[in-house]
Amino acid sequence: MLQAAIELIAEAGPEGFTLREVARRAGVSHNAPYRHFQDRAELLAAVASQGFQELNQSMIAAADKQTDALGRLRGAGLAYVDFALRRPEHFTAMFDAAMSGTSDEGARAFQTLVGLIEACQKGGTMPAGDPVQFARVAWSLVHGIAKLAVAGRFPGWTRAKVLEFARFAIDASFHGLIPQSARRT
Amino acid sequence: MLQAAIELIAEAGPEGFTLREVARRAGVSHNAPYRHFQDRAELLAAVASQGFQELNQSMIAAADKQTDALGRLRGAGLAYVDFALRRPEHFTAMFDAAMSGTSDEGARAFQTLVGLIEACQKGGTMPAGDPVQFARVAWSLVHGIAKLAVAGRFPGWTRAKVLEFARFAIDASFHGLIPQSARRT
DNA sequence: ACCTGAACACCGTTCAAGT
DNA sequence: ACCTGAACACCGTTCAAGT
Repeated sequence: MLQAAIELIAEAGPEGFTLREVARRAGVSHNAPYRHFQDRAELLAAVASQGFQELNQSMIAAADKQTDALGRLRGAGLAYVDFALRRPEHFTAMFDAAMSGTSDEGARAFQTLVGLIEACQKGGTMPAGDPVQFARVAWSLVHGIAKLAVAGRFPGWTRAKVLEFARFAIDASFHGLIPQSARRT
Repeated sequence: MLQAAIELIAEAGPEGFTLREVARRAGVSHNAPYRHFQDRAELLAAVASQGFQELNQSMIAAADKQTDALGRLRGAGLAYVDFALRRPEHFTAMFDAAMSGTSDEGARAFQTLVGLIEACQKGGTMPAGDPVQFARVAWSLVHGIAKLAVAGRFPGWTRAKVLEFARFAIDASFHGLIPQSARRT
């Protein structure tokens, strides 16, 4: 049932995601889903939770391909954007309001980010301060890139071009947009 | 008709946005909207276009309250986030895939951002390089913050707290996350 | 030209029966 | 316990009539 739901969301997106169609694919009556989930929202939440797991694994795998702390953080960020490009409908469902559930799989993915930030701080490549706050900044940046790309706001861009831009943006946030010559300190 | 649609989206969101309900509010038959718009998507596009106009005006007004180029850019960024918090459903509709229309009001809002970046470059508070690329970075950051906030990913945060975080994130992108001591150059 | 009501093929959700 | 078919109140969209 959950498997059928995951396949459907990949094809139809959250908009075309329909309880009756899920049931049809699972080969059961239009009504059977209610045995496993309370309503449409709960099934979508289960799909989203599975998506967060996959996102988290992708980020960890990408980070593990790098050696230095900063490279690991950048790798995870790129994996975040790449996930959104690979599974745009899934990604959309994961952040479709309504499911601000706290104890979810999304929090785990965020913790991965926090851990990567802390490693940078330990290595001295990121300043002291609340790692959670820094993680939110990093999250916001890659989330914005991912959302804009999925929404078609980078018209005509290939996957490679979006990822190239993401790398540029991440590095810009590392080094700052203001040039040295114009800094007060 | 468009007015009724704008009011409805504010109450129901893109999800609950219904052609029949719009018609009901406008006091016409469920079918009348088809006289003015080809289908549901076209009416939503009109709502989105109006939203981009308002967003653009808010950004310009916020920038004009500041004197220095960097402050103007930051002001516009904060206005972007604030708009999303004030009109979350409207904001969602504006970026609900499908409408990647090129010649739209959204491009104008983006041009406002590009202009603010160019002013920073002229003042020497931002390095030379394609201003469009820098504008995309700035856009991605505030868009990510706005989307995460609207999706309920900052649970329990007040409007003021989100804006405070947005200011922190914008300034971090100005100065860079990597501390001076760890820079190679 | 514009609006109307009926109709069609869909939804999510509920519920009384069936095994 | 689980599944089924019928039913209800909604959709978006189309279309033949009405003024």
